[in-house]
Amino acid sequence: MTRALNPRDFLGSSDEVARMLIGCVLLIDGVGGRIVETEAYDREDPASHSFSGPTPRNQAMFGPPGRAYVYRSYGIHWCLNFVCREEGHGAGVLIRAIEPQHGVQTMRERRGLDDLRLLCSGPGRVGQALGVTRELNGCRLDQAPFEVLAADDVRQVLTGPRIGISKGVETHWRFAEAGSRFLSRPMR
DNA sequence: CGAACGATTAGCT
DNA sequence: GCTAATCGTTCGA
Repeated sequence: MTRALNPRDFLGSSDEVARMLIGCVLLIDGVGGRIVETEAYDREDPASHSFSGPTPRNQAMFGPPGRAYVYRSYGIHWCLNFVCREEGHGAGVLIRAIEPQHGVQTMRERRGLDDLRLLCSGPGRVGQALGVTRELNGCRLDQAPFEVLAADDVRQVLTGPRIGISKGVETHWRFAEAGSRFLSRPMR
Protein backbone atom coordinates (compact mmCIF):
# COMPACT_ATOMS: atom_id res chain seq x y z
CA MET A 1 0.00 0.00 0.00
CA THR A 2 1.30 3.39 -0.90
CA ARG A 3 0.39 6.31 1.34
CA ALA A 4 -0.78 9.63 -0.06
CA LEU A 5 1.21 12.59 1.25
CA ASN A 6 -0.76 15.19 3.23
CA PRO A 7 0.04 18.82 4.15
CA ARG A 8 1.95 17.73 7.27
CA ASP A 9 4.51 16.03 5.06
CA PHE A 10 5.48 19.45 3.68
CA LEU A 11 6.25 21.20 7.00
CA GLY A 12 9.99 20.57 6.80
CA SER A 13 12.58 22.87 5.30
CA SER A 14 12.67 22.95 1.52
CA ASP A 15 15.87 20.91 1.31
CA GLU A 16 14.43 18.24 3.62
CA VAL A 17 11.22 18.06 1.61
CA ALA A 18 13.11 18.07 -1.70
CA ARG A 19 15.11 15.03 -0.56
CA MET A 20 12.03 13.28 0.81
CA LEU A 21 10.23 13.69 -2.50
CA ILE A 22 12.77 11.65 -4.45
CA GLY A 23 11.08 8.32 -5.13
CA CYS A 24 7.57 9.63 -4.46
CA VAL A 25 4.99 9.31 -7.24
CA LEU A 26 3.38 12.43 -8.70
CA LEU A 27 0.19 12.16 -10.73
CA ILE A 28 -2.05 14.82 -12.27
CA ASP A 29 -5.33 13.34 -13.43
CA GLY A 30 -3.61 9.98 -13.21
CA VAL A 31 -0.73 10.98 -15.45
CA GLY A 32 2.84 11.03 -14.16
CA GLY A 33 5.33 8.82 -12.36
CA ARG A 34 8.23 8.63 -9.96
CA ILE A 35 9.93 11.89 -8.96
CA VAL A 36 13.66 11.53 -9.66
CA GLU A 37 14.95 15.11 -9.49
CA THR A 38 14.06 18.16 -7.36
CA GLU A 39 15.50 21.49 -6.28
CA ALA A 40 14.88 23.41 -3.03
CA TYR A 41 14.30 27.17 -2.76
CA ASP A 42 13.80 29.34 0.32
CA ARG A 43 13.11 32.92 1.34
CA GLU A 44 16.71 33.32 2.59
CA ASP A 45 18.02 32.25 -0.78
CA PRO A 46 19.00 34.73 -3.50
CA ALA A 47 18.15 32.22 -6.23
CA SER A 48 14.53 31.92 -5.05
CA HIS A 49 11.53 33.70 -6.51
CA SER A 50 10.53 34.41 -2.89
CA PHE A 51 13.81 36.13 -1.98
CA SER A 52 12.47 39.66 -2.40
CA GLY A 53 9.20 38.97 -0.63
CA PRO A 54 5.65 38.35 -1.84
CA THR A 55 4.63 39.54 -5.32
CA PRO A 56 1.56 38.70 -7.43
CA ARG A 57 3.44 35.93 -9.17
CA ASN A 58 4.93 34.17 -6.15
CA GLN A 59 2.06 34.54 -3.69
CA ALA A 60 1.39 30.79 -3.69
CA MET A 61 4.91 30.26 -2.28
CA PHE A 62 3.83 32.28 0.76
CA GLY A 63 0.58 30.35 1.11
CA PRO A 64 -0.08 27.11 2.99
CA PRO A 65 2.37 24.21 2.60
CA GLY A 66 1.32 21.16 0.63
CA ARG A 67 0.06 23.18 -2.31
CA ALA A 68 1.29 23.90 -5.81
CA TYR A 69 3.21 26.95 -6.95
CA VAL A 70 3.10 27.19 -10.75
CA TYR A 71 5.05 29.78 -12.73
CA ARG A 72 5.75 30.53 -16.37
CA SER A 73 9.40 30.08 -17.31
CA TYR A 74 11.01 32.01 -20.15
CA GLY A 75 7.55 32.95 -21.37
CA ILE A 76 7.12 29.40 -22.65
CA HIS A 77 7.08 26.68 -20.02
CA TRP A 78 4.95 25.94 -16.98
CA CYS A 79 7.00 24.78 -14.01
CA LEU A 80 5.60 23.05 -10.92
CA ASN A 81 6.71 23.55 -7.32
CA PHE A 82 5.50 22.13 -4.02
CA VAL A 83 5.12 24.75 -1.27
CA CYS A 84 6.66 23.73 2.03
CA ARG A 85 7.68 24.96 5.48
CA GLU A 86 5.18 27.17 7.32
CA GLU A 87 2.62 29.41 5.71
CA GLY A 88 4.03 32.83 4.96
CA HIS A 89 7.65 31.69 4.75
CA GLY A 90 8.15 31.43 1.00
CA ALA A 91 9.77 28.01 0.58
CA GLY A 92 9.24 25.54 -2.22
CA VAL A 93 10.54 22.56 -4.15
CA LEU A 94 10.81 22.59 -7.94
CA ILE A 95 9.92 19.29 -9.60
CA ARG A 96 12.66 18.92 -12.21
CA ALA A 97 12.26 15.38 -13.53
CA ILE A 98 9.97 12.37 -13.37
CA GLU A 99 10.34 8.77 -14.45
CA PRO A 100 7.28 8.22 -16.68
CA GLN A 101 5.04 5.46 -15.33
CA HIS A 102 1.34 6.26 -15.73
CA GLY A 103 -0.47 7.73 -18.74
CA VAL A 104 2.62 7.40 -20.90
CA GLN A 105 0.63 7.61 -24.11
CA THR A 106 -1.02 10.84 -22.98
CA MET A 107 2.37 12.29 -22.15
CA ARG A 108 3.75 11.28 -25.53
CA GLU A 109 0.88 13.05 -27.26
CA ARG A 110 1.27 16.21 -25.18
CA ARG A 111 5.02 16.28 -25.79
CA GLY A 112 4.90 15.21 -29.43
CA LEU A 113 7.64 12.69 -28.71
CA ASP A 114 8.02 8.95 -28.30
CA ASP A 115 11.30 8.78 -26.40
CA LEU A 116 10.48 7.91 -22.77
CA ARG A 117 13.70 9.47 -21.69
CA LEU A 118 12.75 12.91 -23.02
CA LEU A 119 9.14 12.99 -21.78
CA CYS A 120 9.67 14.43 -18.30
CA SER A 121 13.41 15.08 -17.96
CA GLY A 122 13.33 18.80 -17.11
CA PRO A 123 10.97 21.17 -15.30
CA GLY A 124 9.38 22.53 -18.48
CA ARG A 125 9.00 19.04 -19.87
CA VAL A 126 7.31 17.84 -16.69
CA GLY A 127 4.87 20.72 -16.98
CA GLN A 128 3.99 19.94 -20.56
CA ALA A 129 3.75 16.15 -20.09
CA LEU A 130 1.55 16.39 -16.99
CA GLY A 131 -0.64 19.18 -18.36
CA VAL A 132 0.39 21.77 -15.76
CA THR A 133 -1.25 25.18 -16.23
CA ARG A 134 -1.80 28.36 -14.29
CA GLU A 135 -5.10 26.93 -13.01
CA LEU A 136 -3.19 24.58 -10.73
CA ASN A 137 -1.40 27.43 -8.96
CA GLY A 138 -2.29 27.29 -5.26
CA CYS A 139 -4.14 23.97 -5.53
CA ARG A 140 -3.82 21.37 -2.78
CA LEU A 141 -1.54 18.45 -3.54
CA ASP A 142 -3.68 15.99 -1.55
CA GLN A 143 -6.78 16.62 -3.66
CA ALA A 144 -7.77 16.06 -7.28
CA PRO A 145 -6.36 16.44 -9.82
CA PHE A 146 -3.17 15.92 -7.81
CA GLU A 147 -1.96 12.72 -6.23
CA VAL A 148 1.37 12.52 -4.44
CA LEU A 149 2.27 9.10 -3.07
CA ALA A 150 5.02 8.36 -0.55
CA ALA A 151 8.10 6.53 -1.80
CA ASP A 152 7.73 2.79 -1.25
CA ASP A 153 11.37 1.97 -1.77
CA VAL A 154 14.46 3.86 -0.72
CA ARG A 155 17.23 4.55 -3.18
CA GLN A 156 20.36 6.63 -2.87
CA VAL A 157 19.87 10.37 -3.28
CA LEU A 158 22.65 12.51 -4.75
CA THR A 159 23.03 16.27 -4.21
CA GLY A 160 24.63 19.00 -6.27
CA PRO A 161 24.39 22.62 -7.41
CA ARG A 162 21.09 23.86 -8.80
CA ILE A 163 20.70 24.40 -12.53
CA GLY A 164 20.10 27.62 -14.43
CA ILE A 165 20.62 30.09 -11.58
CA SER A 166 23.15 32.89 -11.22
CA LYS A 167 22.91 33.53 -7.46
CA GLY A 168 23.05 31.05 -4.61
CA VAL A 169 25.23 28.76 -6.70
CA GLU A 170 27.10 27.58 -3.62
CA THR A 171 23.96 26.14 -2.04
CA HIS A 172 23.79 22.53 -3.24
CA TRP A 173 20.05 22.03 -3.16
CA ARG A 174 19.59 19.87 -6.24
CA PHE A 175 18.54 16.31 -5.37
CA ALA A 176 18.38 13.30 -7.66
CA GLU A 177 17.93 9.57 -7.54
CA ALA A 178 21.27 7.87 -8.05
CA GLY A 179 21.50 6.07 -11.36
CA SER A 180 18.26 7.37 -12.84
CA ARG A 181 18.18 7.65 -16.64
CA PHE A 182 15.48 10.31 -16.44
CA LEU A 183 17.35 13.29 -14.98
CA SER A 184 17.37 16.66 -16.74
CA ARG A 185 21.16 16.45 -16.63
CA PRO A 186 23.53 13.91 -15.12
CA MET A 187 24.50 14.52 -11.50
CA ARG A 188 28.26 14.89 -11.16
C1' DC B 1 6.11 53.27 -18.84
C1' DG B 2 10.11 51.07 -20.82
C1' DA B 3 13.44 47.61 -20.56
C1' DA B 4 15.94 43.83 -18.98
C1' DC B 5 15.78 39.23 -17.62
C1' DG B 6 14.87 34.71 -16.59
C1' DA B 7 14.38 28.04 -11.44
C1' DT B 8 14.16 26.34 -20.14
C1' DT B 9 14.06 23.79 -24.31
C1' DA B 10 14.82 22.42 -29.07
C1' DG B 11 17.45 22.53 -32.89
C1' DC B 12 21.57 23.31 -35.26
C1' DT B 13 26.96 23.41 -35.61
C1' DG C 1 28.52 23.87 -27.38
C1' DC C 2 25.54 28.03 -28.95
C1' DT C 3 21.42 30.46 -29.55
C1' DA C 4 16.66 31.77 -30.94
C1' DA C 5 12.10 31.51 -29.30
C1' DT C 6 8.82 34.05 -26.46
C1' DC C 7 6.34 36.74 -22.79
C1' DG C 8 5.14 37.59 -17.95
C1' DT C 9 7.28 39.72 -14.08
C1' DT C 10 10.00 42.96 -11.87
C1' DC C 11 12.42 47.11 -11.25
C1' DG C 12 14.22 51.63 -12.31
C1' DA C 13 13.22 56.30 -14.27
